[in-house]
Amino acid sequence: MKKLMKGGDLLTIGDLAERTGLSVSAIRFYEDRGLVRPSRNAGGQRRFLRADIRRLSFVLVAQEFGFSIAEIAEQLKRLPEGRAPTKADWTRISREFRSHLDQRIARMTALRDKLDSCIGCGCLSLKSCQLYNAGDAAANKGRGPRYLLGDRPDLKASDT
Amino acid sequence: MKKLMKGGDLLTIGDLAERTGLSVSAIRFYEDRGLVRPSRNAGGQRRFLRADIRRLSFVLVAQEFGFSIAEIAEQLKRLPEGRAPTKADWTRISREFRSHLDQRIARMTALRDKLDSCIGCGCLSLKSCQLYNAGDAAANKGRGPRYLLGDRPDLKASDT
DNA sequence: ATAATTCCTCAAGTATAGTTGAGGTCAAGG
DNA sequence: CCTTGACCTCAACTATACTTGAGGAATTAT
Repeated sequence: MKKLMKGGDLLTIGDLAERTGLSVSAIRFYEDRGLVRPSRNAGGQRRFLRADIRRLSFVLVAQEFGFSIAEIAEQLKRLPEGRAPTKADWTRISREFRSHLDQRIARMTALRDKLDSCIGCGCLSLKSCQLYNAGDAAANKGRGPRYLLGDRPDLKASDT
Repeated sequence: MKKLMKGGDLLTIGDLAERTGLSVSAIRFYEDRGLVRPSRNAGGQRRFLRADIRRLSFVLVAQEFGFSIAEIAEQLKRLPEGRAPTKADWTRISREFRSHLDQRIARMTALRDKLDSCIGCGCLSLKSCQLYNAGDAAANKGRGPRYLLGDRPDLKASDT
Protein backbone atom coordinates (compact mmCIF):
# COMPACT_ATOMS: atom_id res chain seq x y z
CA MET A 1 0.00 0.00 0.00
CA LYS A 2 1.12 3.52 -0.73
CA LYS A 3 2.69 5.39 2.10
CA LEU A 4 0.23 8.27 2.51
CA MET A 5 2.62 10.66 4.18
CA LYS A 6 3.52 9.55 7.64
CA GLY A 7 2.18 11.20 10.76
CA GLY A 8 2.43 14.96 10.83
CA ASP A 9 2.34 17.65 8.22
CA LEU A 10 5.86 17.04 7.05
CA LEU A 11 6.69 15.77 3.59
CA THR A 12 9.50 13.47 2.55
CA ILE A 13 11.56 14.45 -0.46
CA GLY A 14 9.68 11.86 -2.48
CA ASP A 15 6.32 13.35 -1.52
CA LEU A 16 7.52 16.78 -2.55
CA ALA A 17 8.89 15.48 -5.82
CA GLU A 18 5.57 13.89 -6.62
CA ARG A 19 3.69 17.03 -5.78
CA THR A 20 5.85 19.47 -7.70
CA GLY A 21 6.80 17.28 -10.62
CA LEU A 22 10.45 17.90 -9.86
CA SER A 23 12.93 15.07 -9.57
CA VAL A 24 14.32 14.16 -6.18
CA SER A 25 17.79 15.08 -7.36
CA ALA A 26 16.61 18.50 -8.48
CA ILE A 27 15.13 19.18 -5.07
CA ARG A 28 18.40 18.24 -3.37
CA PHE A 29 20.18 20.52 -5.79
CA TYR A 30 17.80 23.36 -4.96
CA GLU A 31 18.44 22.83 -1.28
CA ASP A 32 22.13 23.15 -2.00
CA ARG A 33 21.42 26.47 -3.69
CA GLY A 34 19.35 27.66 -0.78
CA LEU A 35 15.92 27.58 -2.41
CA VAL A 36 14.50 25.31 0.29
CA ARG A 37 15.72 24.59 3.80
CA PRO A 38 14.20 21.31 4.99
CA SER A 39 14.63 20.06 8.53
CA ARG A 40 15.91 16.55 9.24
CA ASN A 41 14.32 13.72 11.17
CA ALA A 42 16.13 11.51 13.69
CA GLY A 43 17.49 9.33 10.90
CA GLY A 44 18.88 12.27 8.95
CA GLN A 45 16.21 12.31 6.26
CA ARG A 46 14.83 15.57 4.93
CA ARG A 47 11.42 16.73 6.08
CA PHE A 48 9.70 19.52 4.19
CA LEU A 49 6.90 21.86 5.10
CA ARG A 50 3.79 21.83 2.98
CA ALA A 51 4.60 25.45 2.23
CA ASP A 52 7.63 24.22 0.32
CA ILE A 53 5.35 22.97 -2.44
CA ARG A 54 4.46 26.58 -3.01
CA ARG A 55 8.06 27.65 -2.75
CA LEU A 56 9.10 25.22 -5.44
CA SER A 57 6.13 26.12 -7.57
CA PHE A 58 7.38 29.65 -7.49
CA VAL A 59 10.80 28.43 -8.55
CA LEU A 60 9.27 26.58 -11.49
CA VAL A 61 7.31 29.55 -12.71
CA ALA A 62 10.24 31.89 -12.27
CA GLN A 63 12.43 29.56 -14.30
CA GLU A 64 9.84 29.56 -17.04
CA PHE A 65 10.33 33.29 -17.18
CA GLY A 66 14.03 32.87 -17.62
CA PHE A 67 15.26 33.74 -14.15
CA SER A 68 18.37 31.95 -12.96
CA ILE A 69 18.52 29.91 -9.77
CA ALA A 70 20.62 32.62 -8.19
CA GLU A 71 18.08 35.30 -9.03
CA ILE A 72 15.24 33.20 -7.71
CA ALA A 73 17.15 32.52 -4.51
CA GLU A 74 17.52 36.26 -4.15
CA GLN A 75 13.75 36.66 -4.34
CA LEU A 76 13.02 33.81 -1.96
CA LYS A 77 15.30 35.28 0.69
CA ARG A 78 12.40 37.62 1.35
CA LEU A 79 10.29 34.75 2.63
CA PRO A 80 10.45 33.55 6.24
CA GLU A 81 12.61 30.55 7.11
CA GLY A 82 10.95 28.09 9.45
CA ARG A 83 7.27 28.88 9.10
CA ALA A 84 4.80 28.96 6.27
CA PRO A 85 4.72 32.36 4.55
CA THR A 86 1.71 34.54 5.19
CA LYS A 87 -0.33 36.30 2.60
CA ALA A 88 1.62 39.47 3.29
CA ASP A 89 4.89 37.63 2.73
CA TRP A 90 3.80 36.46 -0.70
CA THR A 91 2.41 39.83 -1.59
CA ARG A 92 5.72 41.47 -0.86
CA ILE A 93 7.72 39.02 -2.90
CA SER A 94 5.24 38.95 -5.74
CA ARG A 95 5.44 42.69 -6.19
CA GLU A 96 9.16 42.51 -6.79
CA PHE A 97 8.77 39.54 -9.06
CA ARG A 98 6.04 41.14 -11.07
CA SER A 99 8.17 44.19 -11.75
CA HIS A 100 11.07 42.06 -13.01
CA LEU A 101 8.58 40.22 -15.14
CA ASP A 102 7.15 43.34 -16.67
CA GLN A 103 10.61 44.55 -17.54
CA ARG A 104 11.39 41.31 -19.29
CA ILE A 105 8.19 41.29 -21.26
CA ALA A 106 8.58 44.93 -22.17
CA ARG A 107 12.09 44.32 -23.41
CA MET A 108 11.00 41.32 -25.49
CA THR A 109 8.14 43.26 -26.99
CA ALA A 110 10.27 46.29 -27.77
CA LEU A 111 12.85 44.10 -29.46
CA ARG A 112 10.16 42.38 -31.48
CA ASP A 113 8.71 45.66 -32.67
CA LYS A 114 12.13 46.90 -33.69
CA LEU A 115 12.81 43.68 -35.49
CA ASP A 116 9.66 44.28 -37.46
CA SER A 117 11.10 47.46 -38.90
CA CYS A 118 14.49 45.91 -39.63
CA ILE A 119 14.37 42.22 -40.32
CA GLY A 120 10.67 42.45 -40.93
CA CYS A 121 11.15 44.63 -43.98
CA GLY A 122 13.47 42.06 -45.44
CA CYS A 123 16.60 44.17 -45.56
CA LEU A 124 17.86 44.13 -41.98
CA SER A 125 19.58 47.36 -42.78
CA LEU A 126 22.19 48.25 -40.25
CA LYS A 127 22.95 51.65 -41.71
CA SER A 128 19.59 53.03 -40.71
CA CYS A 129 18.58 50.25 -38.39
CA GLN A 130 16.31 50.83 -35.45
CA LEU A 131 17.92 47.94 -33.69
CA TYR A 132 21.18 49.80 -34.09
CA ASN A 133 21.93 50.91 -30.55
CA ALA A 134 18.93 49.08 -29.24
CA GLY A 135 21.37 47.51 -26.82
CA ASP A 136 20.95 49.82 -23.90
CA ALA A 137 22.33 49.36 -20.40
CA ALA A 138 19.69 46.79 -19.51
CA ALA A 139 20.66 44.67 -22.47
CA ASN A 140 24.18 44.25 -21.19
CA LYS A 141 23.13 42.28 -18.14
CA GLY A 142 23.23 38.95 -19.89
CA ARG A 143 26.09 36.91 -21.25
CA GLY A 144 25.91 38.92 -24.43
CA PRO A 145 28.30 41.17 -26.30
CA ARG A 146 29.45 44.64 -25.39
CA TYR A 147 27.10 46.39 -27.78
CA LEU A 148 24.14 44.79 -29.38
CA LEU A 149 24.10 45.14 -33.14
CA GLY A 150 26.64 47.89 -32.73
CA ASP A 151 27.98 47.78 -36.24
CA ARG A 152 29.94 50.94 -36.77
CA PRO A 153 28.69 53.04 -39.69
CA ASP A 154 31.44 52.80 -42.27
CA LEU A 155 29.40 50.37 -44.27
CA LYS A 156 29.30 50.33 -48.03
CA ALA A 157 26.19 50.32 -50.14
CA SER A 158 26.37 46.54 -50.45
CA ASP A 159 25.77 46.25 -46.73
CA THR A 160 22.40 47.77 -46.45
CA MET B 1 48.32 52.75 -37.76
CA LYS B 2 45.10 50.78 -37.76
CA LYS B 3 44.65 48.15 -40.40
CA LEU B 4 41.61 49.46 -42.30
CA MET B 5 40.51 46.13 -43.78
CA LYS B 6 42.79 44.89 -46.50
CA GLY B 7 41.95 44.98 -50.19
CA GLY B 8 38.62 43.44 -51.07
CA ASP B 9 35.29 43.23 -49.35
CA LEU B 10 36.33 40.44 -47.05
CA LEU B 11 36.67 40.81 -43.32
CA THR B 12 39.16 39.17 -40.99
CA ILE B 13 37.83 37.58 -37.83
CA GLY B 14 39.13 40.57 -35.91
CA ASP B 15 37.23 42.99 -38.12
CA LEU B 16 34.05 41.03 -37.63
CA ALA B 17 34.59 40.87 -33.89
CA GLU B 18 34.99 44.62 -33.75
CA ARG B 19 31.89 45.18 -35.80
CA THR B 20 29.60 42.81 -33.98
CA GLY B 21 30.93 43.27 -30.48
CA LEU B 22 31.51 39.55 -30.25
CA SER B 23 34.82 38.11 -29.16
CA VAL B 24 37.04 36.38 -31.68
CA SER B 25 36.68 33.14 -29.78
CA ALA B 26 32.91 33.38 -29.86
CA ILE B 27 32.95 33.79 -33.63
CA ARG B 28 35.15 30.73 -34.02
CA PHE B 29 32.75 28.88 -31.77
CA TYR B 30 29.81 29.99 -33.89
CA GLU B 31 31.59 28.76 -36.99
CA ASP B 32 31.98 25.41 -35.31
CA ARG B 33 28.24 25.36 -34.69
CA GLY B 34 27.53 26.27 -38.29
CA LEU B 35 26.24 29.80 -37.77
CA VAL B 36 28.81 31.27 -40.19
CA ARG B 37 30.86 29.62 -42.92
CA PRO B 38 33.85 31.83 -43.71
CA SER B 39 36.22 31.06 -46.58
CA ARG B 40 39.97 30.87 -46.04
CA ASN B 41 42.77 32.84 -47.65
CA ALA B 42 46.03 31.33 -48.95
CA GLY B 43 47.51 31.38 -45.45
CA GLY B 44 44.56 29.55 -43.93
CA GLN B 45 43.02 32.55 -42.20
CA ARG B 46 39.26 33.08 -42.13
CA ARG B 47 37.71 35.61 -44.45
CA PHE B 48 34.13 36.70 -43.85
CA LEU B 49 31.56 38.35 -46.07
CA ARG B 50 30.19 41.67 -45.02
CA ALA B 51 26.83 39.94 -44.91
CA ASP B 52 28.12 37.93 -41.98
CA ILE B 53 27.86 41.03 -39.81
CA ARG B 54 24.14 40.81 -40.39
CA ARG B 55 24.12 37.09 -39.81
CA LEU B 56 25.79 37.49 -36.45
CA SER B 57 23.57 40.40 -35.56
CA PHE B 58 20.66 38.10 -36.08
CA VAL B 59 22.30 35.57 -33.79
CA LEU B 60 22.71 38.19 -31.11
CA VAL B 61 19.11 39.30 -31.24
CA ALA B 62 17.82 35.76 -31.32
CA GLN B 63 19.88 34.93 -28.26
CA GLU B 64 18.38 37.91 -26.47
CA PHE B 65 15.04 36.27 -27.07
CA GLY B 66 16.21 33.10 -25.48
CA PHE B 67 16.80 30.94 -28.53
CA SER B 68 19.59 28.40 -28.28
CA ILE B 69 22.49 28.25 -30.72
CA ALA B 70 21.02 25.09 -32.19
CA GLU B 71 17.65 26.73 -32.78
CA ILE B 72 19.28 29.75 -34.37
CA ALA B 73 21.37 27.51 -36.60
CA GLU B 74 18.15 25.88 -37.69
CA GLN B 75 16.76 29.26 -38.72
CA LEU B 76 19.94 30.34 -40.49
CA LYS B 77 19.97 27.21 -42.59
CA ARG B 78 17.30 28.97 -44.61
CA LEU B 79 19.79 31.58 -45.76
CA PRO B 80 22.06 31.04 -48.79
CA GLU B 81 25.61 29.81 -48.25
CA GLY B 82 28.20 31.63 -50.35
CA ARG B 83 26.43 34.84 -51.26
CA ALA B 84 24.87 37.71 -49.41
CA PRO B 85 21.20 37.05 -48.64
CA THR B 86 18.65 38.98 -50.63
CA LYS B 87 15.72 40.84 -49.24
CA ALA B 88 13.53 37.85 -50.05
CA ASP B 89 15.87 35.56 -48.14
CA TRP B 90 15.61 37.67 -45.01
CA THR B 91 11.88 38.04 -45.38
CA ARG B 92 11.43 34.32 -45.46
CA ILE B 93 13.56 33.71 -42.39
CA SER B 94 12.09 36.63 -40.48
CA ARG B 95 8.58 35.31 -40.86
CA GLU B 96 9.49 32.09 -39.14
CA PHE B 97 11.42 33.91 -36.49
CA ARG B 98 8.65 36.35 -35.83
CA SER B 99 6.17 33.57 -35.24
CA HIS B 100 8.44 31.87 -32.71
CA LEU B 101 8.85 35.23 -31.07
CA ASP B 102 5.17 35.87 -30.81
CA GLN B 103 4.62 32.50 -29.23
CA ARG B 104 7.24 33.21 -26.64
CA ILE B 105 5.86 36.61 -25.79
CA ALA B 106 2.33 35.28 -25.67
CA ARG B 107 3.38 32.55 -23.29
CA MET B 108 5.20 34.98 -21.04
CA THR B 109 2.26 37.33 -20.96
CA ALA B 110 -0.24 34.58 -20.27
CA LEU B 111 1.86 33.28 -17.42
CA ARG B 112 2.18 36.76 -15.99
CA ASP B 113 -1.53 37.32 -16.06
CA LYS B 114 -2.15 34.03 -14.33
CA LEU B 115 0.42 34.86 -11.74
CA ASP B 116 -1.50 38.01 -11.03
CA SER B 117 -4.50 36.02 -9.94
CA CYS B 118 -2.46 33.58 -7.85
CA ILE B 119 0.66 35.07 -6.42
CA GLY B 120 -0.65 38.53 -7.08
CA CYS B 121 -3.41 38.08 -4.56
CA GLY B 122 -0.87 37.20 -1.93
CA CYS B 123 -2.03 33.69 -1.24
CA LEU B 124 -0.63 31.69 -4.16
CA SER B 125 -3.42 29.30 -3.53
CA LEU B 126 -2.89 26.02 -5.25
CA LYS B 127 -6.26 24.63 -4.36
CA SER B 128 -8.08 27.01 -6.68
CA CYS B 129 -5.06 28.20 -8.57
CA GLN B 130 -5.32 29.38 -12.14
CA LEU B 131 -1.73 28.38 -12.66
CA TYR B 132 -2.78 24.92 -11.69
CA ASN B 133 -2.55 23.04 -14.96
CA ALA B 134 -1.22 26.10 -16.74
CA GLY B 135 1.53 23.80 -17.88
CA ASP B 136 0.12 22.76 -21.19
CA ALA B 137 1.90 20.83 -23.92
CA ALA B 138 3.88 23.87 -25.02
CA ALA B 139 5.21 24.33 -21.53
CA ASN B 140 6.83 20.93 -21.52
CA LYS B 141 9.31 21.82 -24.24
CA GLY B 142 11.87 23.18 -21.82
CA ARG B 143 14.00 21.50 -19.21
CA GLY B 144 11.08 21.83 -16.82
CA PRO B 145 9.09 19.40 -14.75
CA ARG B 146 6.42 16.98 -15.88
CA TYR B 147 3.56 19.13 -14.72
CA LEU B 148 3.89 22.78 -13.88
CA LEU B 149 2.52 23.66 -10.49
CA GLY B 150 0.72 20.35 -10.59
CA ASP B 151 0.09 20.02 -6.90
CA ARG B 152 -2.53 17.38 -6.51
CA PRO B 153 -5.61 18.58 -4.65
CA ASP B 154 -5.48 16.67 -1.39
CA LEU B 155 -4.27 19.75 0.39
CA LYS B 156 -5.33 20.76 3.83
CA ALA B 157 -6.61 24.14 4.83
CA SER B 158 -3.15 25.19 5.93
CA ASP B 159 -2.00 24.95 2.33
CA THR B 160 -4.15 27.56 0.77
C1' DA C 1 64.35 42.41 -42.65
C1' DT C 2 62.56 42.13 -38.45
C1' DA C 3 59.40 42.95 -34.78
C1' DA C 4 54.77 43.37 -33.41
C1' DT C 5 50.25 41.79 -34.28
C1' DT C 6 46.90 38.85 -35.54
C1' DC C 7 45.68 34.59 -36.74
C1' DC C 8 45.60 29.27 -36.48
C1' DT C 9 44.37 24.63 -33.94
C1' DC C 10 43.36 21.97 -30.16
C1' DA C 11 42.79 20.89 -25.39
C1' DA C 12 41.21 22.22 -21.15
C1' DG C 13 38.65 25.23 -18.04
C1' DT C 14 34.29 28.04 -16.42
C1' DA C 15 29.43 28.64 -15.11
C1' DT C 16 24.67 27.02 -14.99
C1' DA C 17 21.44 23.45 -14.14
C1' DG C 18 20.94 19.51 -13.19
C1' DT C 19 21.45 13.76 -13.59
C1' DT C 20 23.60 9.37 -12.59
C1' DG C 21 25.83 5.96 -9.96
C1' DA C 22 28.40 3.87 -6.03
C1' DG C 23 28.19 2.51 -1.52
C1' DG C 24 25.61 2.60 2.43
C1' DT C 25 21.49 3.77 5.87
C1' DC C 26 16.58 4.23 7.24
C1' DA C 27 11.77 3.05 7.45
C1' DA C 28 7.46 0.51 6.50
C1' DG C 29 4.99 -3.81 5.51
C1' DG C 30 4.35 -8.69 6.13
C1' DC D 1 12.91 -10.00 11.74
C1' DC D 2 14.01 -8.91 7.59
C1' DT D 3 13.22 -7.59 2.94
C1' DT D 4 12.06 -3.90 -0.04
C1' DG D 5 11.86 0.62 -1.27
C1' DA D 6 13.05 5.27 -0.15
C1' DC D 7 16.66 8.01 1.45
C1' DC D 8 21.61 9.60 2.43
C1' DT D 9 26.33 11.61 0.69
C1' DC D 10 29.65 12.52 -2.58
C1' DA D 11 31.90 12.38 -6.86
C1' DA D 12 31.53 12.36 -11.56
C1' DC D 13 29.14 13.13 -15.75
C1' DT D 14 25.88 15.80 -19.30
C1' DA D 15 24.70 19.80 -22.10
C1' DT D 16 25.06 24.72 -23.40
C1' DA D 17 27.86 28.56 -24.36
C1' DC D 18 31.77 30.17 -24.34
C1' DT D 19 36.93 31.57 -22.61
C1' DT D 20 41.77 30.70 -21.84
C1' DG D 21 46.19 29.03 -22.86
C1' DA D 22 49.91 26.56 -25.32
C1' DG D 23 52.55 26.29 -29.29
C1' DG D 24 53.09 27.86 -33.78
C1' DA D 25 52.21 30.27 -38.54
C1' DA D 26 50.77 34.34 -41.26
C1' DT D 27 50.39 39.50 -41.75
C1' DT D 28 51.44 44.09 -41.15
C1' DA D 29 54.19 48.02 -39.71
C1' DT D 30 58.59 50.25 -39.49
